[in-house]
Amino acid sequence: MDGDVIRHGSREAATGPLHRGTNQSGMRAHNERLVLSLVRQHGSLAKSDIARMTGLSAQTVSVIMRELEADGLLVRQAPVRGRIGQPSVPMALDPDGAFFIGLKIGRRSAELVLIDFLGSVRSMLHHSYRYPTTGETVAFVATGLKELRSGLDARQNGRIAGLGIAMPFELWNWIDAAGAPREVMDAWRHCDIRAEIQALCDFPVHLQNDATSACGAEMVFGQAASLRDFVYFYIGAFAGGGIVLDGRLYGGRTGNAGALGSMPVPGPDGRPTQLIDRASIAVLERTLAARGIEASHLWTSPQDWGDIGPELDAWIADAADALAYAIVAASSVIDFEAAVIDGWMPTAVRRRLVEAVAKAVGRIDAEGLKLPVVREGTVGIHARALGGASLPLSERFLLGATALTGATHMEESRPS
Amino acid sequence: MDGDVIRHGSREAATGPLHRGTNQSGMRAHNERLVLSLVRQHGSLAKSDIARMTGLSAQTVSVIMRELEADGLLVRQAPVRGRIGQPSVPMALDPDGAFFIGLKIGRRSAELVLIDFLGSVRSMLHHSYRYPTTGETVAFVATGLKELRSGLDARQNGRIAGLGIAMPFELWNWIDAAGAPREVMDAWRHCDIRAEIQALCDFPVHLQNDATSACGAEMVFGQAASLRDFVYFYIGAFAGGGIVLDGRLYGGRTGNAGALGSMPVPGPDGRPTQLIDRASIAVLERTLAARGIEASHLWTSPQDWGDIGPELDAWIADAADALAYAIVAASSVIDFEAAVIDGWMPTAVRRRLVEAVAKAVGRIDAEGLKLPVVREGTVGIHARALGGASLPLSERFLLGATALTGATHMEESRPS
DNA sequence: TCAATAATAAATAAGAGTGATTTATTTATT
DNA sequence: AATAAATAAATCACTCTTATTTATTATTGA
Repeated sequence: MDGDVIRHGSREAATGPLHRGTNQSGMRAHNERLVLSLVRQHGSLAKSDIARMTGLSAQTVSVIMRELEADGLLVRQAPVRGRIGQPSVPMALDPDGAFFIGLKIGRRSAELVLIDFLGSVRSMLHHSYRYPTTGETVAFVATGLKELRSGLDARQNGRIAGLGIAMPFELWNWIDAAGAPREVMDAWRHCDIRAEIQALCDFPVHLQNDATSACGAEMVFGQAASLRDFVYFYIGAFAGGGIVLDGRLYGGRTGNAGALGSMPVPGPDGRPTQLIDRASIAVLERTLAARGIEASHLWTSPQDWGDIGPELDAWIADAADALAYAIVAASSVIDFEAAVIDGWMPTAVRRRLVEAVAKAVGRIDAEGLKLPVVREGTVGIHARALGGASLPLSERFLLGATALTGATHMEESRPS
Repeated sequence: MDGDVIRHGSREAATGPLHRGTNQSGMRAHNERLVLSLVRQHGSLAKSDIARMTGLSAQTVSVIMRELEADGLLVRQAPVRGRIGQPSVPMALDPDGAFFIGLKIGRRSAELVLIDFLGSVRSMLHHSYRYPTTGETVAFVATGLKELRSGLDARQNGRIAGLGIAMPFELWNWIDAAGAPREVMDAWRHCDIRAEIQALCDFPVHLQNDATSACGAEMVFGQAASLRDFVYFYIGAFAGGGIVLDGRLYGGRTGNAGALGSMPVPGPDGRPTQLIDRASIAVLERTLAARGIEASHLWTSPQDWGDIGPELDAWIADAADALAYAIVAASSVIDFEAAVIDGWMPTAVRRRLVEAVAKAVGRIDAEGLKLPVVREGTVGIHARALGGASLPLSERFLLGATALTGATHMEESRPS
């Protein structure tokens, strides 16, 4: 039918906070998402592969995938010959199948990113400030959206599936630390930023914790896709985290799951402190500032910090100890398969940090636990913005999705 | 049709470790479990209530509930008059709808319990020992099963839906601490106790971590049913825990989620130790033994410890501090709604402990977190055995169930 | 070596079966 | 008369089963 338009909105009222019954359209929706999730995970799959993997009949898979192809979400690739029997026709995601926009609102800058159905970045915009304000942010999004959309043709524009905002939990509680006036802080507290941005868009707008979003990006676009569950740390100006359970991003009832920055860890004097006070880039900046070293390039040049010297070594050592402790504590709550660490830092620093964490984990008493492997993140500095964009992607097209994440978006009723 | 027999076995091969498609029978199964879960949670509900709550059509609910009634799982109660319109007929769980057996294997004793569909204990058997052995345990179950079943008539006997074993994770790693010979330890390591007991039963046998099981009992039978998620501590000879997420018991990929006894907490000298070293009854026993006080009644008389004196006060204070710390750490991983504490102790001690924990939580820096309320468990000392029995109940009749818990049971193919 | 045939696997059309929904009706109450 | 619960009958959507078509490789026999 009309493969040129993506319809927004939920299939049902979805009012119930708890338990919903299932019907046929729910069943079909589930199976469609399952197919898309598997194709995304494996790059491309033939209908017969999907049938084997899902336990669905070949005919059912045939019907579903033909429809997804007609909808412009899947494209058939060159038949694979060389095996007995009719050659199989692998099907892959159509990069132009859908587009998603991610917005990261951070302490020093905002980012707006447009990605395609494969997660490739089509364009990206930056906006720097000393501290974020609601008005400026909305204005940035308004002009930014126009610019992003101008790079898409009419068909592509019609296939934007949503926008996701990645923003720190209760931004207003730390904004003053950035030297912002009190009014600015209060403006954030009382502003429904999601609604403001929703007013600029004809597609659904979602909002989620920034570190949880980064975790979502790692799950959907990163190499962590093969992991069933992992705990994720994003080390930015502050430290935050995310949780993936059974292939689903778990945002938590209040949207504050994975608040790993607030994890109590032993402090320098033996008394407990919070992870954020030992493993955040703000700590490194403060150390450098105390030595009289100008450190603004930590924020402006995350790909290359240049030569920092012994302060960096000390920071890595201390942050790694704290992270290791947090990983063990988290593993006693959930038996994670892996701990993934990423952040606003050069990849070389990230690698050193992860190596140090892996060593430090081994020094902690973990009797009775099966410790997760410690891994580097694979998405990198833009994980939060990409994670924002991954929100509508997960919500619409992937299994499990963000039903439990506390993510919110505006409901529309389906046309017809 | 045949409402006198409970059929065991899964609807499909269920081989796939990851992603399965859904079909109509899966849809119906889901909706049936949903109905049973809601009725259990609310005591009794009319068909029209269920329709409103689930979003299913009245007709669908009518069909499903009539079938559940014919299957002997639901019973209709007295019509409710006094409101406009036809009186509604509430339906409740039939106590004789199904029976479940729970087996707890502990450090000093085993328990076997038979419960009905409502969770009421129909009979209970104890077996004490200095340390558990595989042979003695199987023999206890063999004779115990006969005894339990002899109290049921033929129809009831046919409606036993399963047996759940609640046993410490890797029992053999701490059995020697109980003074057991090495052979006994190795026997547990190499024995598939689930299979041994399965051989005695014509219904499925499940196995799960004992503290996770206790948590399941609290979720299914306790007053925590209204909570969407909580973290649970069971303070026995050792300390363990369980996790409930979105109404589901989360056992974890390896079955070791909620290993809260291994949570690192600050030790007396400031250096980290494990929760189990501060908040377990073994610690209290050791303290008493060091004072020359005979303390075996801690194990044998959990309803009443008599007068212990200042050692108990000190233990409560220290255990509460450690538990508070663990609760805050757990809350930075998952934004739990509540922390529930239960254990092998008199209710008066439990109350004092919980009060002390609630106070201690307030003394910990928890910026950036929304702390859970601290609550007493409502199931009590037999939570582990009851939790074992709750396993087949959840598995067969409740939503979400234990698909993620690492619980295992034998598959049978459905007849015809 | 080359054609003919067998075996295998992918894909799908047609029809059957299942379960939820819609619509209309009955019943019991205020 | 209005309202609400309950359900029968008809309809609709989706998956499953069965049978068929198609494309390929493997095997056989001259």
